[in-house]
Amino acid sequence: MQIRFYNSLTNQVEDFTPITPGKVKMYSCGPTVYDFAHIGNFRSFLFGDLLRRFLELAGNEVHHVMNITDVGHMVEGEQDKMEEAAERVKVNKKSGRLPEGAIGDPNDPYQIAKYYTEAFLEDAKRLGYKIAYEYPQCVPHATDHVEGEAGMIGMIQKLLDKGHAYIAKDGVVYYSVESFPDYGKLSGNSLDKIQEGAGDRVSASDQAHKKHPGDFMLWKPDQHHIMKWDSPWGTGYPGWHIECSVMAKALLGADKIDIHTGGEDLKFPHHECEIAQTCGATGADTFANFWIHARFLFVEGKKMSKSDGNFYTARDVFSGNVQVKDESGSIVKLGKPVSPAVARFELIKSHYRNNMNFTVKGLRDSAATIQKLIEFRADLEEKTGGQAAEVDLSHPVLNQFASALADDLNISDALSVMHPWIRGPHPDPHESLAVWQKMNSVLSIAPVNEGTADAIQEVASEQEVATLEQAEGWLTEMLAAKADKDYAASDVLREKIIDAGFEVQQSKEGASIKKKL
RNA sequence: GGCGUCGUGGCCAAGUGGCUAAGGCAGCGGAUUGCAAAUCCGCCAUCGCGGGUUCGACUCCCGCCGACGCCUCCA
Repeated sequence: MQIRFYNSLTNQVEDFTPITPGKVKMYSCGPTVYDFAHIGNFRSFLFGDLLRRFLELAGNEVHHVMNITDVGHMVEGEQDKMEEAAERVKVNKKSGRLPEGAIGDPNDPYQIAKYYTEAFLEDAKRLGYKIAYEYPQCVPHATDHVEGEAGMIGMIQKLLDKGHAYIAKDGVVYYSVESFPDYGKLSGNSLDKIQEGAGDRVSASDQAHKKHPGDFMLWKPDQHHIMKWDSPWGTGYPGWHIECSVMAKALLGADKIDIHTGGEDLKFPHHECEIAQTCGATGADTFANFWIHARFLFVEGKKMSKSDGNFYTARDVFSGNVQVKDESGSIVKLGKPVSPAVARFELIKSHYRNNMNFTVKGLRDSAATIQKLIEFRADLEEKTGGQAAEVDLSHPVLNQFASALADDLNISDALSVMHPWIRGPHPDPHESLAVWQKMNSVLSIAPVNEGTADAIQEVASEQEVATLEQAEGWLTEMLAAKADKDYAASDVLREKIIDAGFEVQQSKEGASIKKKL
C-alpha cells in the first residue's frame, strides 16, 4: 500500500516513505497554555492524531512529539500573554468561571501554564488524542528547553556562529533571512514579495533595527518580562519560532524528520522560520520531508470568533454549551452534553484540507453515527464474548479502508467503506470484531481510544446511574401496561423515558433502552 | 498586490476522460409496530458559469464569477 500525502512544501500529493523504513518521526505544533483550547485547535490536533494512528495501522512505529508553548511571548501593546492571562484569570476567578482554588496565584505564570496544560491534557484525552497519554515524554514544555547547549540558547548561539543571526543595536538577536536562500520555499513568500507589514501587525519600532524586514527575533533581552532566563545576550526571553526547532531536534533525536504538522496559519511565518532555524543550525538540507497543514474550522459557516458568539472551547462542546440560530433567527442552545466520541467524530470526519464546518446539525448527525457504532460493537462483543479473530490489512474491507486513508488521509472514502460494512451481514462476528477494532484504532470513536494502554473510561456519574435505573423501572411498567393493552399508560411511560434522554428500542428479541447521545 | 486551496443532490461529502457520479444525514414509499421509535428493503444529482482540446469531460486547458486561508499574536 503506497501512502501519499499532500506536501505543503511542494504543493502536491507525493508518495510518503519514512527516512527509516517502518519508523516515522513526526512533530506537531501544540497549544499555547494561557487559556482553554478551542475546537479549532483540536481540529488541527486531531488531524495529527488521525495521521499518526493511520501510520500505525499501516504498520509503522510512530514517534510523535508535540510541544506545549508556555513561554509568554510578546504580544502587541508590550504586554505578554502570561500577563494577559493573569488578568483574565483574576476576572474569571471572581466571576466563578474558574473553579475555586484553580490557580493559587494568578501572577505566577507557571501556575497559569500548569493549570491550562492539565486542562488541555484532560480535554485531549477525552477526545482520544493519543499523544496526551504520552505526556510528558513526548509532550515537552518550551520552558524546559530554553537553556543549555541543546536548548534554545544553544541553537541561537549556533546560528550566531554560523552567520545566520546577528545582534542588533537594540540588543535583540535576529535571524537574518537573507542568510538563508531557501527562506520562503514553504510559503511561497520570497523575500522580495513579502510586503513589509502587510498583515499590519508589525510595529515600526520593532523594524527599526533589523537588516531586513523579514528578519525575526530569536532572543529579546528584557528585564521586565515575567518569564525570563539568563543568556549571553542578556536576561530575557526567546522568540516564538525557536522552541519548535529545538524541541523537535531534542525529542526526535534527528536533524531531519519525516512529518511536521500544524494549522494552515502556521505555515507562514512560523514553519518557514522553523525551517530556517533548524537547517541554519544543523546544515541539513531539509527539516521535515513532509509539511502537512490542516485547514481552519468554521462554526456555523463562519470563522470562529468571540464577538460572533460562535467561539467554543472543547469543554463548551462537552457540556453542550453550543448554540445555533434557527430558521426564525433566534438563538437555540444545544443544551445537552456532547459525548467526547461525538465531538471527536465531528472534528475528524471531514478532510483535513477542506474547511470543515462545525455545526449543531453535524453534531446531531455524528451522535447518530456514534450511537449506531456503539450498538454495532456491543452486539459483536456479546456474540463473541469479546474474542476477536486475527486480521491484518489483507482483509478486503480493512484493505479498502486503509487504502482510502493512504490516499492523502481520505477519511470520507474510508467512512464510505465503513458504513455499508457495518450494516452487515456479519457471518463471522469474531472476524468482524477484529476488523472493527482495527478501524477503531484509527477512528477511536467507539469506544474512544481503543488500543491505547490506558484507554479512558467514561464513567457514568451517580446521577446518570440513578436516571438509568429509573428509566429501566419505567420500561418494566411500560411493558406491563402494554401486556394489559393499556396503551395510554404505556405511551405516557414511553414519553417519560424519552424525556429522560433514552431511546426505547423494541424488536422481536425484546425491549431495551439506550442512552441517546 | 503576492502566495495558495476550493466550488458535486435539501445538508455533509467522495470520485472518474467513456461502464448505473461513492457514502452519511434529511426526505419519500414499503416491511415491521397497538401507534411510534429503532431496524430492514426500495427511491431520490449530470457535477459554479462561458469557451477550448477530444470520437467523448463533471474529470484536461483558458477565461470569468464566487468562497476561503496566509502575507510576521493566531490551530
